[in-house]
Amino acid sequence: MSQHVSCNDCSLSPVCLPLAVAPAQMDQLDNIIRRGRPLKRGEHLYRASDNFESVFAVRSGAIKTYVVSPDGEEQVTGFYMPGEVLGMDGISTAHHVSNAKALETATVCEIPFSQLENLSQQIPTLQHHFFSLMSDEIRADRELHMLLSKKSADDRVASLLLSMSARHQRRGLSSHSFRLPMSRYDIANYLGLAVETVSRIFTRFQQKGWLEVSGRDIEILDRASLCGNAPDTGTVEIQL
Amino acid sequence: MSQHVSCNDCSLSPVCLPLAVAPAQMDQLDNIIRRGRPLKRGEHLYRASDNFESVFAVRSGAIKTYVVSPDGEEQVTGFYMPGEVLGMDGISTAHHVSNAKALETATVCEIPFSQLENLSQQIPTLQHHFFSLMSDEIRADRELHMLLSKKSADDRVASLLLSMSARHQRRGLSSHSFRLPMSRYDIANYLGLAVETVSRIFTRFQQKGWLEVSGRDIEILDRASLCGNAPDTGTVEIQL
DNA sequence: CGACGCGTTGAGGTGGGTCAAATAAAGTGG
DNA sequence: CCACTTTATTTGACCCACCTCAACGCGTCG
Repeated sequence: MSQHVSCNDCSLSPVCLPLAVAPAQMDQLDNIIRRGRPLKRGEHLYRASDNFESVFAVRSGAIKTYVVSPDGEEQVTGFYMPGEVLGMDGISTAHHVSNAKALETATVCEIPFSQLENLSQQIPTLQHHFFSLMSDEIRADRELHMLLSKKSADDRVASLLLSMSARHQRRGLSSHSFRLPMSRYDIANYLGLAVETVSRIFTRFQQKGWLEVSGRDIEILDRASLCGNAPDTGTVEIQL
Repeated sequence: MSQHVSCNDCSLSPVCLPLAVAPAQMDQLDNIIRRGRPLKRGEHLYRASDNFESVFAVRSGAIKTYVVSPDGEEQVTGFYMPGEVLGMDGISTAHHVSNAKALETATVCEIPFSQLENLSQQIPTLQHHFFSLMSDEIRADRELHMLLSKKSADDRVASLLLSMSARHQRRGLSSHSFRLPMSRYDIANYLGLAVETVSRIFTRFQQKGWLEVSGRDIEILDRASLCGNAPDTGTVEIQL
């Protein structure tokens, strides 16, 4: 079993880290990356208070991140799909500040951060790409800020669906038909809504003929109407 | 008029960029930093769609950042106080994605980003510090996410006050008595509330004896009760 | 089969929004 | 420094989007 797939052979390389590295230097990046065993659904990739040592790129499956407040309530802070990088919020604290849990069977590439920093000293484009990745995350959070503070429940759900659609498309998959990796509970929690509200909105969107919903399987029938709900035109890029 | 204050002489250096740079290399950092003329209240430091060339450290005064959605509504995304760095959300796009506007007369240090990247290649601690800064921003956004998605209006306002208090303290100023640089409108917008709600909460907190409020002047009388409202215990660090 | 997790649906309550209007504060031109 | 406009802030009355509570259907797994 070739758990050691090189970045060169990985179908995600155009949307993942390697896009910042010239072929000649690919081996250097490849050498510091660790490919671990697959995570089973529900397994943790890391937990808050674990030492921060690495960031992770999702290879397959899906991961959710969440924080738990002192009074024990959970806040889902993001969903990470193949080609996306997570764990960057722990850099400044030496320990992770959130938890990361597999939503379904998932494989990840582990990138030891101190080695990545070293490599970034040698490969300026890699340094720049990492700054960009973090910048993207900040920008996505700004979008989310507006979504949570100004938009209706309908807008929030529409926006999430369009985001998932865009991220599928980025990987070369269908943008109109896909399966959500997360539960209604996670969606609601992430968007600051009650589960019941999310469920009702799904049925309403379906009644309006905008979606075909069957459990977690989604088919987008009328993207324009969904966009009308979501603030962002066309290229919704909420990276969450 | 010595608009060119060196980082060495700046009272903010322990909380700003220089903390990551050894004295021997301070000059290199100092040389790439540009000190501009002061901004007047209401003036823009940059606007969305301006080319992204620099990040900025606030030297005095206060700056707010905001985005404007396609349908014209404004979302305040952050408040930046002396010693804090803003503009990092533009790195990946080559243009700024938000607007930055002075809330009161303010001076900033401009740090051309490409030169900062070059310097980071030579000074590993500087590279690390910048990663940390961005990581902090992401972490703060996570906190804000929970605030907006799970917490009551009271909690949100309390949390903002405690955050402002903590940031004053970090600069060696009073943590219990300070002046808010932003309007009620900005607070409400940032926290996803109506102005009226914010105003009512201020009066209510005052009635309970938790605060002394006079316009934008705040005195914190009962921190414990405020913390009880805000989820975060003690060291509230919401960096926003 | 029974139990548990997940999703949906209905009925009813409320935190915080909206609208309206008064008051205070800040700017502006003379 | 004053009258005058504009912009903040506060307060009150009313209402609605979304939450809560409760019940039910449906897989699936021991």
